[in-house]
Amino acid sequence: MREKDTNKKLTIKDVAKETGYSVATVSYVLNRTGKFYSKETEKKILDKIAKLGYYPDAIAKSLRTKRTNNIGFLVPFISDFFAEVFIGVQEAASKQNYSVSLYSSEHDSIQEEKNINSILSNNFDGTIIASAIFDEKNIEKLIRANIPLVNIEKFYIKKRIPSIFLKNIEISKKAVNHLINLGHKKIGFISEPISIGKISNRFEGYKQALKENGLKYDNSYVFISKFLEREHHEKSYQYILSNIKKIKECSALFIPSDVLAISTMKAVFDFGLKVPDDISIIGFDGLEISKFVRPSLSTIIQPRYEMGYKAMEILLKIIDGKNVKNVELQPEFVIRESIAKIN
Amino acid sequence: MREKDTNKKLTIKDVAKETGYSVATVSYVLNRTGKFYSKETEKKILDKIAKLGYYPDAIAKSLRTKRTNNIGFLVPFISDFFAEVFIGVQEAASKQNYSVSLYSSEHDSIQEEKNINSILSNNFDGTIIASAIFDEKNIEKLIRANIPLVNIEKFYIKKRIPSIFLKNIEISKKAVNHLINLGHKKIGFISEPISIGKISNRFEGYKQALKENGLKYDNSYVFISKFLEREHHEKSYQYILSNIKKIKECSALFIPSDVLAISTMKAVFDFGLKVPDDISIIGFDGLEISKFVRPSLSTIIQPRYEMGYKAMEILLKIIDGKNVKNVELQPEFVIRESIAKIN
DNA sequence: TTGAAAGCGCTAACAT
DNA sequence: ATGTTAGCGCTTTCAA
Repeated sequence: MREKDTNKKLTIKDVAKETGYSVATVSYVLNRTGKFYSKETEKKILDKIAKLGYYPDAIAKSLRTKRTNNIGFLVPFISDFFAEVFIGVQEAASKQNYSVSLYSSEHDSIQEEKNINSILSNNFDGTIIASAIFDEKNIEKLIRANIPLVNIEKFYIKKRIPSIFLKNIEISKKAVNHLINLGHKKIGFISEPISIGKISNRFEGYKQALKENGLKYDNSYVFISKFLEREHHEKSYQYILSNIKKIKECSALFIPSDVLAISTMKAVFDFGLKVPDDISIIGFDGLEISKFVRPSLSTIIQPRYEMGYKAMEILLKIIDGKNVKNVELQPEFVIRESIAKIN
Repeated sequence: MREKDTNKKLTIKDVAKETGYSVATVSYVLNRTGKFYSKETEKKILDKIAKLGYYPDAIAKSLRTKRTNNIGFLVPFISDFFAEVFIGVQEAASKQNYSVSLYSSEHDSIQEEKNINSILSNNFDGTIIASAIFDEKNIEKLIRANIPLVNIEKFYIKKRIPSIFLKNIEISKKAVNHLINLGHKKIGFISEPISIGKISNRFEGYKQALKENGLKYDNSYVFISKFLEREHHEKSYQYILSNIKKIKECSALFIPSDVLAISTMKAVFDFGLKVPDDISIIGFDGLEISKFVRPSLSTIIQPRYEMGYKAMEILLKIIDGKNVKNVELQPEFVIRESIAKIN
């Protein structure tokens, strides 16, 4: 055994030569087929592999098998939210010996296209798409390539892609109802443009709650802006401050994003209002931080880990050629310090 | 032109057949060598490729060229902090047509090993390691495989891996000096165990500041615990509360992590202390959120994006066989509402 | 139980 | 300017 031979990568051929067996046999034991070799052979080969520090070349293997055991996870940007979804994806994947590569488009269509091309070229066995803003063309590409796909919280009406949904309407209604029960009548809605992602359903829940309680929908309490688009604290803060005169007419705010809700709390406070005494606020997402701001933020907890885990499970089924159904997950409304009875 | 032929993936052979050229010529124009073909040929082939929707198989290409144009980015867990580092990495990579795959070990040594094996097997052209807690064995594996490596804020004394450093000692000293100048004498230090990552230098800066100002180092003001390990709000919060009696003897706290500092602010507040009136707090990292908690958190801003960007630049140089030096980046101390003169 | 060899899709050396 | 072909490291069929 030489100590130094570091420069050249070992191949299955080297292992064959060293053990005296053929590459075929080495391949068999490598893949633990359990067939075509004796216990003794197995041990000899495995020992040698360990001694040599050989590991198979996944690239060559993929070229041959047409499977990469790699899946892509596509997000519009990286955030605490997607981070936890990713963890769920990764753990489910890991159990079945898949790796997952994270691709973030950073809200940039060029980056997005690069990512899609990379996924395609690298023959991922499947891809999970998390509420990304897609150029429809990119989705088309993926579909045309016939690569197994799962969506998280994204709705393609025309194409049938299996999806993870949340009961957005229902839970939003519940939250707004709670506000109404506390006596609030002027309830604002603040959000990024509703065309993006799943916001439209949350908006729908908001409107339904008003309606069912006989409150009239007032457009001047709805604040929707492109400035609020990317979970960006500073921009959101500025937007809130510059619209504060209208916003402060509301006694409560339903804001379908924790990041945005936290920025709003700060802006409102800096303007001189107290939460919840002067204005109640409900967020959405259930990020860790929502519990540790002051006052702690009432919010709707999305089962982020589970969303990722389930998505991966479904994807694996599709890869195995099984039938799958959409999965609907239940979010949870938690009441904390940021809301109070109207005074 | 048939419309439906979606089921089978096209190869360079198909393009050759369709255009009447050889696979070699197609390959040449595909790789834009600029040589071995006429403008006319180029156009014909490119047009056909677009029409067919052909894209090359990166796997096959890699097997041949021994380059994947893929790099791995290894983190101990996903957080806001690493997210922004990742963005820097990705943007630098993207410019040179590299993709980056994110691997998170989630503080789990089995997951970590899986990740390393995946990186090795997939022949990444290089890997960036962000202050991960590594089983030394895993690092060894990477080094033995001779894969280009760059560290971010991690120190391997024995192995020479090019690194991105921050002036941790200096900036920590500056922050603590500021506290001392405000009249604070009992300054606490709260942190995860210092063996992890770069914390030891921050601790060093803390101690130096005390020493240089003639304050004696008091072990009972130092709170180091495994409970504070994973940027975990809830656990940190609980730890702070259960040590509050000792902690509240301090008039100021230097906490080398924003997440931990924010949890501390909340715990301290819930106990009935006011920040900064009763106790001043300085964090570390400069996360977006630090500006939007109440009171806004004084902190040390790490140039996260730049750290990632630079790391990737260095990695690219190594891949190209160039010489590289370590890069030292300058963090910034920002004073916000969470600190005040002692009263 | 083992081995020989074809072939996955591509690049690049070599021939024309 | 274009074409032929070996071979990257592996799996798997077929033969022994």
